Amino acid sequence: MFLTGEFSKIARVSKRSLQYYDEIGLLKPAYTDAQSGYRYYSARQLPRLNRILALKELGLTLQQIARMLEDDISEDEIRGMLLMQKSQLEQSLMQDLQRFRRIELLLQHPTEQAPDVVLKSVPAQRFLSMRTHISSLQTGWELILYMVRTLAQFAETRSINHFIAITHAETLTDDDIDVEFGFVLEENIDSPITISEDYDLTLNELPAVPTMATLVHLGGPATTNLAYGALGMWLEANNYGFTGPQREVFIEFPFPANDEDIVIEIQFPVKPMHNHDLLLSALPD
Amino acid sequence: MFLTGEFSKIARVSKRSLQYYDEIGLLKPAYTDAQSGYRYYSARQLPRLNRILALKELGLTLQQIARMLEDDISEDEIRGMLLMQKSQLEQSLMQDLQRFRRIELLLQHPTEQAPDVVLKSVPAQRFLSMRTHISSLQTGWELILYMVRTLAQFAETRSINHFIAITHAETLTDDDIDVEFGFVLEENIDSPITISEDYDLTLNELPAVPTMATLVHLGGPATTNLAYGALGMWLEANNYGFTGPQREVFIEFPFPANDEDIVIEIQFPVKPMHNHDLLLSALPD
DNA sequence: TTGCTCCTCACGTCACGTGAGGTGGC
DNA sequence: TTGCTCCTCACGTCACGTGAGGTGGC
Repeated sequence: MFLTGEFSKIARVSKRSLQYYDEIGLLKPAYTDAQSGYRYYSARQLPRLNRILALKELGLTLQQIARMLEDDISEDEIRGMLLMQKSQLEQSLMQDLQRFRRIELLLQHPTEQAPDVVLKSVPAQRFLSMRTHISSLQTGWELILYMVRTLAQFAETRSINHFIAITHAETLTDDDIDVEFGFVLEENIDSPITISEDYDLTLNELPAVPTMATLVHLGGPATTNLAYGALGMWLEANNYGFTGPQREVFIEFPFPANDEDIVIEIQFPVKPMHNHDLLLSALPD
Repeated sequence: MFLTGEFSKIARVSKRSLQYYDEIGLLKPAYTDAQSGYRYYSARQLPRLNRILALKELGLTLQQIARMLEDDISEDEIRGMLLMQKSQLEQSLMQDLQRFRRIELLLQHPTEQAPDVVLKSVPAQRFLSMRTHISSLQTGWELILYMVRTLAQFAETRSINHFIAITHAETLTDDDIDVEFGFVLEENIDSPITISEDYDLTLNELPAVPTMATLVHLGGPATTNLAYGALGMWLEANNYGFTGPQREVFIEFPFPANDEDIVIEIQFPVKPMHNHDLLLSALPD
């Protein structure tokens, strides 16, 4: 029989760990002196302790390990837990690999130049909008100004969130752009709504996007192309591909439009282009 | 200006996170109402928030991020932090990959058959021992019994730890085995010590082993070969190679020797045989 | 005025590390 | 008897999630 200190030296585990395993019932000493509280471990407990350590090395939590060491566990349940852990490790590997590559990329470029692209998931939203074709970005911009101005009073009486511009054209040509403008709503509304003789707004749903690459841009339309370029390079370098129409969310858009005060979030629905399954099979050794 | 709730929706961060970033000074609201405590964020704070999120995605801690966003930081310091994180990610990748493979191995074999091999680092120890050649394992066993018995009374007067047997022979042949037997001491001792007419014990140092593969075995010499086999298979499957002589640590060794009560820890100094540098360069994409 | 949002505690998470303060065995 | 070891609290870790309980603005 060994006291905590001796046993910890033999097994090369900290005393605190042994105490903790006792506390959570994972490994009780063979005998505990009721009066002094001294723990006495037997050499025969080493196999159990080593199994605990071996399982811990696989990244399992102590709770999971405790379950795996119970008597009434089936081989199937054990396999299930191992399979779960395996897929979690795979997740973690992919994430770390992404991070690793992003850091490599950052190291190649001055930090100030790197755009702060953030991936988010975006839920479906109620979207009160109109869709049309325009012949130039300039036309589009004027249409945006017109709509926002016209809808200003409407916005005051309804709960309106942000103004969003969507570019549907897959290939951007300068003289025919398929665009959609509108507002995100929280409440339900009878649609369509006529805002002028020329334009009707209809209510539809902006689809949810599981992976949206976003980049905030400070400034008006004159400089947004810079942000687009940076985002595009980021996506290419990190091996993401487009999966849907891009969005521009006007977060701050004062009247009269002062370019310096405009804050836009550029959004691209994306998906990773690398082949995950390929990775683990391609590893050396 | 946006309240916490609105800002959290725009940036798709939880309110609690914004509160926490405020609390630790990472991102203070543009304005905080002194009386109500209400936080007001400006759209112009989105770039900073997104930089925080982008850096968080790299696995940096909020403390590190806070440092990176300070004004007086140099490009070199930033590079240093990124390089550190890069190497940590590499560590983490290697570890997860090991775990992943070990689980794959476990899944191929019934759980009960898998030996609980544990890797530890072992420090250098004072070793009072004798070294000799023996002609069979049986001879070695008898010598061990003799030594342990002879040193029993010695052990009572000195602080003696465990009895350890080391096999130096690189190729085990049945008729010429180079072995070393002795005790680990904690105190210093004048060496050599004569324990009988035939044997002198000398004090030397058991070298430290950074990576020791260990396996606990219950039972006497008749069954240790099973443990050796299991350990060998584990090492091969996990791609470890031997780097030094094997040890047997007698953790429990009663008199008279009752095989069932013997507890031995088998130790192999090992090192990983896979090429780490190769891994990251061999990845697809 | 009624809701909705905001706020500030404060506990819980996970597996211990690290003292503080006190007792027990050789 | 003096040290050394043991013990039990109990806080700290990291980045929030999750209520509880209470106030403020439209």
